[in-house]
Amino acid sequence: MNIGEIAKRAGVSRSTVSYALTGRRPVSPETKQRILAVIDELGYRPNAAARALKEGRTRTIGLVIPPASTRLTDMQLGFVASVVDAAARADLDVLLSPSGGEHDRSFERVVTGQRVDGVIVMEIRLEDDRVARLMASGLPFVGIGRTRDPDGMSWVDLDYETLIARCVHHLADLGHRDIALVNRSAELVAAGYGPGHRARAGFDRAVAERGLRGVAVCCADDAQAGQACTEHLLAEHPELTAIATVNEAAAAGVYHALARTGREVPRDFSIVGVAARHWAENLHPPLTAADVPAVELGAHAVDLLLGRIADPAAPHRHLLVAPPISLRATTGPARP
Amino acid sequence: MNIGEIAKRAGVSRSTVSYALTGRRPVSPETKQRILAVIDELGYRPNAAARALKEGRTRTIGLVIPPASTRLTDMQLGFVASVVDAAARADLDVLLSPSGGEHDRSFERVVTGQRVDGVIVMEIRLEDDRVARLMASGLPFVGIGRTRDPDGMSWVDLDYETLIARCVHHLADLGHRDIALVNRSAELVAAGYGPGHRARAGFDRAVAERGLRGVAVCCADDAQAGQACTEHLLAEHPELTAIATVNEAAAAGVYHALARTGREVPRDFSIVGVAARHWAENLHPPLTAADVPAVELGAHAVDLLLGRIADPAAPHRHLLVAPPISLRATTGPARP
DNA sequence: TCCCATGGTCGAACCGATTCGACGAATCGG
DNA sequence: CCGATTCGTCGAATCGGTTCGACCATGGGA
Repeated sequence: MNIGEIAKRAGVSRSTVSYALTGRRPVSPETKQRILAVIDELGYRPNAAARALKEGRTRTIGLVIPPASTRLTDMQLGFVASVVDAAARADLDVLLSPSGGEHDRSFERVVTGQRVDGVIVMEIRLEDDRVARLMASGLPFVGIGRTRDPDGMSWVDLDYETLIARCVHHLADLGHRDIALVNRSAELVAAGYGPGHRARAGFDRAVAERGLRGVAVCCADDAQAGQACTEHLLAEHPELTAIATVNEAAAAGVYHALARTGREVPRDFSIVGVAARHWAENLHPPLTAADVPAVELGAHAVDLLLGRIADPAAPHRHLLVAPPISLRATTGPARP
Repeated sequence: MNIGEIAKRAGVSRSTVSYALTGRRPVSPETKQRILAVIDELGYRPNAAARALKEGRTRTIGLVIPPASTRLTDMQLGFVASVVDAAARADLDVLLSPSGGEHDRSFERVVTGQRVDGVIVMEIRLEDDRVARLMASGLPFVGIGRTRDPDGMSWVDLDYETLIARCVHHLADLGHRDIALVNRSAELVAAGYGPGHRARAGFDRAVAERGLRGVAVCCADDAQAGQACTEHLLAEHPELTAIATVNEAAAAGVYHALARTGREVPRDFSIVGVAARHWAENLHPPLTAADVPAVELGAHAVDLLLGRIADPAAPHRHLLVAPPISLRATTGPARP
């Protein structure tokens, strides 16, 4: 079931079959009709490898995700889903590549084996050697997230610094004076994970601007850690009346810690964060949070990538978004 | 940077370079040394498309997932992660293909374009036309889940019928006489989603065996629906003292409904389910549940697929697992 | 009426790897 | 010391597409 077989049965040459399919040269209606009939009958599909070999492009993009062993957050899952969706709309396939740790072979295969036309990289660090590898290789790529100095690359990102500052201002406007930041895990921050650092910077800046007292802690990405971390935090700093967080996975634990220490939300204590909308709405009570527009970001990343594939010499572009805070049920005025 | 360039610089023929890399014919140590040095210097990697074309295999497997728009459950995410992980260990890449709805082009490309050596299909229905397509195409595939009559295919699956029956027996042993099943969404069940039907069958059977009074309801896959559904259920059937569930995404909502109606878990009410361990442990209190061994199932699915790729004529194999219930904090004796 | 552009088709080259057959040189057994 | 292996290497064919140049009819414009 290759193009030669089709050509033989339709009584034409292989090139004519190719032209009938791609339309790159005129083919008479009768001939085309006959060819299509044969193709339909035999269920023929052009061999992807042969086409990729000749055309020099694979119609496939790579998606570099954190190692599969580390559980994806709801937000990350949203990115994956939206990238896959956007790629499917552009008739592109998506090749998944876990990176980091033991999976570097997979990353290398994707980058250097000409398996993909371009790559989208998730979870970028301030200093990221995958980005360095990609820049050196010349393969078009787009980051979801950005390095410390991202001028030489195309990227989309959440503006965590602005978002967390906005959260702090929101709390300050409500009269809170003693607030905490529950950040991502200490390991991530130590490894130079951008959102962790930028959230911290935004927090420090806004706290200083408003003359508040702020305390920042790191917390692993699960509910149990969130609970332990918050209980510890409240014991050390009983004066706290509000928490801002970028750690959606820990949020449920924060709730439990507040409940266990007799604080009612939002009457006695306020929480505001950055999270996937779906996640924020499923908490109880629903979390007041800046909703991560994962669909928009993922689709935009695919757009940028298509642009770079079409013209690798074009100037780099980027998208930095700071979605507004959706008021739900977890922030209220500070009690006197 | 192709094999000809390497050959030229190393002063040998292209075939010798190939033999040096694949080891399929002897090459003298000096020659090999020289070739590897050139390859290292130029950072050469064989072109994946050319190799796939000649060898007739792509070293890539397809993973057919539910359409990206429908949010993946924690359990499904676990399957994806473990398949990607197991594939990476076997030096295979994973091509993601959303199926269903508007994404059928993607599925067709993967199945008929010789883009992959085999396919793993998730979320199989009792009658599933994707399975029918795959069987007709002759492409090796393995299901995570199974059709009504799965004899002609290889698959791995959770034994929902046994699991839910076991949950019911567990509750009956604790003295509960009036129990409910919170199933997956009505749409899924109506569409012939296997786990929904099998959970229902196991529930009905066990309820009959133990002479209990059972009521089964469907519930959409999120916390809000879980809460609404449970509140409705408790209003209609105030005599209930326990719930068994296969709907992990709704579990948090079930908790809230119980709390809002003044029932304390596990003192007044018991819950037992089937869920990802991570999910069960992150609920508050931790859910007593059969822990889905997603890693084992995903890895086994990859193993089965590799077997089918190696020998498509071999008899079909399958794996049906019923993990034990992990006692956590949500079941207790029925109050008199 | 002649020329040239166009439509429609074919044959052959090409993409970058693998692999088969062949061949000279070295090695081994008898 | 000679024939048969084995080693090491090369050239050419091949996988299944796309694409370029060439060719023969037509048909329209000058």
